[in-house]
Amino acid sequence: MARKKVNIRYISNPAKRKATFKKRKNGLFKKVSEICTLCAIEAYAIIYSPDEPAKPEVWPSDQGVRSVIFCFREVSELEQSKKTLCQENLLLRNNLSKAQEQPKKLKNENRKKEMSLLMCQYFIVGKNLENANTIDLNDNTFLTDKKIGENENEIRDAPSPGDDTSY
Amino acid sequence: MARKKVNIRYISNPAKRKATFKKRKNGLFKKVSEICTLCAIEAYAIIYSPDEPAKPEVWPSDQGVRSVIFCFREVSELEQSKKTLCQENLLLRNNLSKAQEQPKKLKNENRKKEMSLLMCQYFIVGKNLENANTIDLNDNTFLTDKKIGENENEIRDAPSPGDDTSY
DNA sequence: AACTATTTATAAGA
DNA sequence: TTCTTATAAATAGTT
Repeated sequence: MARKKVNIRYISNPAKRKATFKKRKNGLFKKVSEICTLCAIEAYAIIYSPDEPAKPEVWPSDQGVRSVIFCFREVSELEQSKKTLCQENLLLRNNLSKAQEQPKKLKNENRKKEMSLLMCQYFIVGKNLENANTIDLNDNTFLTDKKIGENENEIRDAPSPGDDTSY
Repeated sequence: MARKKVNIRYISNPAKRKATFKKRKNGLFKKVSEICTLCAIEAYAIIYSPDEPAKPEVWPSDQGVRSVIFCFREVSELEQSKKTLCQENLLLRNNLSKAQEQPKKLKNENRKKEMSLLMCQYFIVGKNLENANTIDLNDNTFLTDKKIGENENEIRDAPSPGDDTSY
């Protein structure tokens, strides 16, 4: 903007371009600092030099502020990973609630079978034991495993008819 | 910078300050866009207006880039929420694998009880039915519910001894 | 918001 | 590269 009017378009001459970049970068940072002082506001400028595309030059330049300003990739990566995590989270919640539903059904099944088994055993003991001594009760208790003893608690805790603990 | 040289210090007159802010903000954004075009680089400017301290004005202003530039709080919030999500996901994974373990045990229990019940029933039918006609077989099937029919498949599918489907 | 006197930024040259 | 300087651009105060 001096000696000659320049059109605002890419400067193909590398030396010219570099010179212009340096001058205008300084001018820009000066303007940023001026508006900050004049108006008591916060303002930042980030410039990606053509030479160092990984390390943007920023204003203000102190270390504290440097970490404040993030380049596009960092932020968008962060956002992307957050999105992914959210979706994953949703999926995990779904799977968890499904997985938590299953045991309820299975426990209920278990309880029903337990009841049937108990009644079968009582029937065998009450009606059959006296007539046929060939039945090995120990074998029968082996079949039912120790689970019956354990599950009695579950059955009592379940909303079953009556609080009678003597059956 | 015209009509009178101004010292770069806070403008205490609110009207003057606001006017200067508006003019210089536009000038600054223009400069940013110019250096971008002239040197084919990326550059951003962020200005926190005194009126809207929560919403910084940025250049470039299109929506895509707007989200690119984050103030410190936004980035740290994003990072924080990412951390939280990671921990939450870890917890969900743990709970899920625990919840997925439970059904295996319950299914195994079911299978054992099923076997016991079947053997009990066969015993009753085989040894007892002919002597005592007082037993109501329908009652017994009521007790065992339809689950036996359903669970036969599970038992067959389980690694049980033999593929005999005729029991 | 528009004007314009003046300052400031800067393109080209040394 | 840095310095110089003619000129373009920005803008402070005014309308």
